[in-house]
Amino acid sequence: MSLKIYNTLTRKKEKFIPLKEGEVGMYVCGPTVYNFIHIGNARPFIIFDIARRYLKFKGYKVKYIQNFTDIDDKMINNAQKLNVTVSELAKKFIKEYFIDADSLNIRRADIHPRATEHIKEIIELVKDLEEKGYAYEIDGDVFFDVSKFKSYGKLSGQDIEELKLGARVEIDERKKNAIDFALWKKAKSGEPSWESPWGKGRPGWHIECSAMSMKYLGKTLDIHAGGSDLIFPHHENEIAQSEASTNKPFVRYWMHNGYLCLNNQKMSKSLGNIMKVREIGQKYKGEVIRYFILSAHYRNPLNFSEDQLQQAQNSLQRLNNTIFNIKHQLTQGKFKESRDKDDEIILEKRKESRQQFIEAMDDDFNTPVALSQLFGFARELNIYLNSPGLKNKLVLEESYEFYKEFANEILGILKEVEPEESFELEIKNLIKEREEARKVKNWEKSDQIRDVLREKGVILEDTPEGIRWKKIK
RNA sequence: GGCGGCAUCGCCAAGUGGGAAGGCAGAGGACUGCAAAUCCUUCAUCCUCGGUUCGAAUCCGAGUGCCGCCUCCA
Repeated sequence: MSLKIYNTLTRKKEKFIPLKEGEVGMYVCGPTVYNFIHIGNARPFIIFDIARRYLKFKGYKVKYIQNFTDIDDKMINNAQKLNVTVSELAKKFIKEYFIDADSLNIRRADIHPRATEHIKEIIELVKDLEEKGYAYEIDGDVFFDVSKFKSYGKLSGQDIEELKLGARVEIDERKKNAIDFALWKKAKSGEPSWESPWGKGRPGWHIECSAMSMKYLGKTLDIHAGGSDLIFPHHENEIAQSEASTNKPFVRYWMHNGYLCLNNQKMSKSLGNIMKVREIGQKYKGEVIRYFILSAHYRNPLNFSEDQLQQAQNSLQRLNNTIFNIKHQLTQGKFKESRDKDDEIILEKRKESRQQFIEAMDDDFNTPVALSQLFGFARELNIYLNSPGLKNKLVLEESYEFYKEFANEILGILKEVEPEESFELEIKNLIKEREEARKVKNWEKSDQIRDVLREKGVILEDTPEGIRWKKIK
């Protein structure tokens, strides 16, 4: 079985073959740190976090890079508005980004490079492009000459001539072609700037990704990922800059996720129809948000609504119940040695679900189908767990392992429950009290205790093997 | 104007030539002192029209509706 990835460049699913056997270099376009991230920003971070985890599962050694854009117009404008320096603004929102990312179980990249910490590499690259004749300077600004790069438009399927006609860009009359883009921008007064061969200035937007990705991953990356809105012009321009400089393919597999919409419109800061991760997090756990994101294939559009989150929460609850129930049986401490037909069925079913989960993920990270395997196995397992008699320990452990590996390690949608000693003691005492009441069929008292515990966020479940309790929220 | 995407049960969502997955919600039932959890049963011929085919949600053509990129945007 082999992994297939949809490549935007070829518009086909392709077998994934990294440049170096067993190793993957992956770069994901990160946030511009001028504000809190919204759920639409979070989609690629979650999706590609999972792609990365899955690649690791497949045995690849993955080097994962996600940048922070910490210098551009939005940074400058927002810093002015808030009356802080650009660097202070960046510092704050990088911190906020990590708070949000952590809440969503998004693992840290191996490196989180920042544009302002790679000015030297950026200048080198621009200089190289200028020397090779792909770039030209006009009065402190440096532009990329698109007409010199023959395959411009190959990623987005755009034709240079059409682009020129349709250019909505403010035409800078000094540029050779309307669609030439800035590699280096001359400093305006009051803006942060760096010394360069062209005078004081700052990098253009596209150049940082080329410079930083190649610095950490080499001239050819295995995977470069981001939202579909980056295909043009951002990634198109990255290809032009990088390949013009190195004369080597810049990226083997381009991955782009579909938009997250609100009321069927793309969620974006400029439209103002955004839901910040921080806001949603007040009401829903990160695992729920992740589940919601995974419920659709990453390339399809996904519409955000509170109703959807509620559905995600309910769905996830079902999985959590099953996992909780396995754990409960495991802590009972009594098992049978033998393995009969029912045990074998579970082990067989586990094997099947495992295989199908992998098949789904191999098919361009088809998480909705992968999720369905978690549910399919849960049904079989619930039947087993509810059947009378002792259970086989190995079967329970293997089943638990299945969810730990797939739901937790790869998808990251499992909730970690941390015990609180004092709280548990109080609960245990109440449960004991209720058991006494139940023995003498004092239903009134036992129901009352159950209600009290519910108030405290504890659900009691009477099972043939004894009381099972769990915390909610 | 150029390029691209989407339309499948009340809601969400897979499936791209031969069984319409899965989840949520709903209905009925079982289990339970009552619950909870769980299980069982039930719940769609796939936007429209035409075509290709023994056979199409899936391919082709026309149409309708929605969305995106071409300007900052994940």
